[in-house]
Amino acid sequence: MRPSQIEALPDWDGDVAAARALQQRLARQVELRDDFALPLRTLAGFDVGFEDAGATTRAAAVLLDADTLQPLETRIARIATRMPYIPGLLSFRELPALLEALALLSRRPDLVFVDGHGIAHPRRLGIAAHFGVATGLPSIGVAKKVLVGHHVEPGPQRGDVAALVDRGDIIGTVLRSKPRCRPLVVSPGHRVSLASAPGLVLRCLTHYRLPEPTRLADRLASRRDERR
DNA sequence: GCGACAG
DNA sequence: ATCTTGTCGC
Repeated sequence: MRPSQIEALPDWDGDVAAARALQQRLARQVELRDDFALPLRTLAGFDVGFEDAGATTRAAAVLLDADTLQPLETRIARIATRMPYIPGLLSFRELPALLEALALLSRRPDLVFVDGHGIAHPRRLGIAAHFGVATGLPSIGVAKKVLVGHHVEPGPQRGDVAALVDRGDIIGTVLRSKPRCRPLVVSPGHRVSLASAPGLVLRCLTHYRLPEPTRLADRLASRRDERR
């Protein structure tokens, strides 16, 4: 188990500039070369939802068999919300709960899919990248909307892609995961390359817009009947 | 100054 | 993200 960054997640004190500066430092620790177990045995999906009008943050973690894509384990963590949503600083708000959910899993997955961006972020440290650096785990970000960057419309077929570019950098891939559906924004988080990320997401797709890890976590994180 | 802005 | 039912389309 790789060491986690001791200063990767300080307490929120309202200092936006300080948080951005920390992101720039942490971004340097992101590894964009493929460095995960092959063959992949287990995958995990993570997502966050809110209860009590936002007072409680709920994180869902789902461990899946990498071959069958069947869920092996499901966990939910709840903590008091510590920070408001601020575009670009999402990870500081949601990561605490995600780390709790990860700790509830019986084993560390070979690869993690997080709902949100990896390096497709203003300072190249979206929640999937932050999660990866904080835990040392290989990760990929799967977002439903662009945060930063531009791209042309990908083709209509499942698997069609377009590069997401920001300030001259290719920071992710816009992927049509299902015909007639808005494409997903895929970007590496940590220990995964820009070129490999789309393929890894593709192999997790069945007949839904979202890849199984994220889809299952999404469902758990936002189900009303799961609230209490 | 005017938009854009993950979840 | 969340508040919320039905409804149009494949």
